[in-house]
Amino acid sequence: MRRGIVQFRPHQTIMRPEDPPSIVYTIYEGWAYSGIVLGDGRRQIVSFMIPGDSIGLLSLYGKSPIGTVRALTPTTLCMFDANDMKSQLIATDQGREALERATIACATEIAHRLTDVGQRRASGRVAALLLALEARLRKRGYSERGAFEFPPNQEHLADALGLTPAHVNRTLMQFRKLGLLEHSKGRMHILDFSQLQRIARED
Amino acid sequence: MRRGIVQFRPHQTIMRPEDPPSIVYTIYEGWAYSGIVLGDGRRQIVSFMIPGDSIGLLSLYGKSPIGTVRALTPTTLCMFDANDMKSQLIATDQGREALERATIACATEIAHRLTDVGQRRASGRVAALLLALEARLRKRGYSERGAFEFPPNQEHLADALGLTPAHVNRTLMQFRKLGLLEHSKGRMHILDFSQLQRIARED
DNA sequence: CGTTGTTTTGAGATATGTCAACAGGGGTGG
DNA sequence: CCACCCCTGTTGACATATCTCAAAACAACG
Repeated sequence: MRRGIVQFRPHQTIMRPEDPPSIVYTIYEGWAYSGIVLGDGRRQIVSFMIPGDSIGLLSLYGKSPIGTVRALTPTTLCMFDANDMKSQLIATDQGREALERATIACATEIAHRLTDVGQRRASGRVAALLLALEARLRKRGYSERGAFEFPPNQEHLADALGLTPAHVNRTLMQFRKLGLLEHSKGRMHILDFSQLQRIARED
Repeated sequence: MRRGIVQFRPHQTIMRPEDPPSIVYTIYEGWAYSGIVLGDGRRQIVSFMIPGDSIGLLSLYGKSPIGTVRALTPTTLCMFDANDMKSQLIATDQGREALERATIACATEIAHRLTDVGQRRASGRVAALLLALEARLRKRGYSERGAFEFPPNQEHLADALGLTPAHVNRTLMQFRKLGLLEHSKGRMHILDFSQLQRIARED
């Protein structure tokens, strides 16, 4: 079933909306992100993908991806043939459920991002995104007591949150001054979870 | 398989996140909407649902709905047992595909809403939402040359778009003055598609 | 005709955007 | 090892889209 291992460098495009839905990847190492690009260059980052996530889940449903998927860091992927993988998965109850779970988790996450962007002010959006990412990373063992690799730069965050890079910066700066987190050189360390949770809830 | 016909009045709750995933509805008549409610009363409307849409698709995957689903108008629903319906659907290729298509269409729509709210200014958001709804309504035969029943009030639109009702009003007002649409008493009439499309694209 | 909910409008406040300059770090080539 | 460059982060002054709050007009409805 596995078709091989592929590597991508930062910024490289892994999958496009116009690609045929013939391939699925699984992230072995590195981060990627999926974004919808508008005609004039604006883009909405719809999701960040971390090791263990699938890229091109929609291929399993015969659909091309919604957005463009690009590598955020040097990335190692396992490559599968969509048809092969699908028949493998739907052969067993476990497989079907795993696929369904992944699809739904993805949709749920997007709905929550929509809620963040639609209803929260800048500080709440940043806090909510960081907490959501930390939770996902922790489940997979990539976060140690709130400290983890965090490759997105402030422009990525801005595009994910519907903010401006400058404003993301001010917001992170403020969090740092309040002692809520440390952040430099691609590492994030969340110091005060409960305070960030409060901000995510109230702002 | 069908368990019965149910009716709901405006504002009534059809399904809650804490409900067990045992039921699926299909809208026979009327509109509903699904929204995520925050602790302090803010809410994000995630999707509007029109006749032909399913409510509680996630029940088929053993999951409770992401948000609260409420009736927007007097609504008539067909009610199904989730397990029965699932076994019916996955029995045939057609059924499986229909289910997958519905699930994916829903997720795709949410991703586009996220893009609207994250990247567009008020006029672009309103235009994009109206056009998306008109397209869905037209496919099902509920829009005649851009004219259709439109039950959401400006507060619903505001909650869907991450805007304030006052601002939705000003935006609609402006569209009307420009002759792009007519809108009163629960009816919408889109007069200038290409201009609205331009606004959706550029704003 | 009151009542209730929605739309419309205004004046003023503010969160966020814009733009531009500067700083720092890390790589690269000389 | 230095000089340079590029990318990202940081900061400031200023602009503005959108919000807030509140009042009034309007419409639907019993």
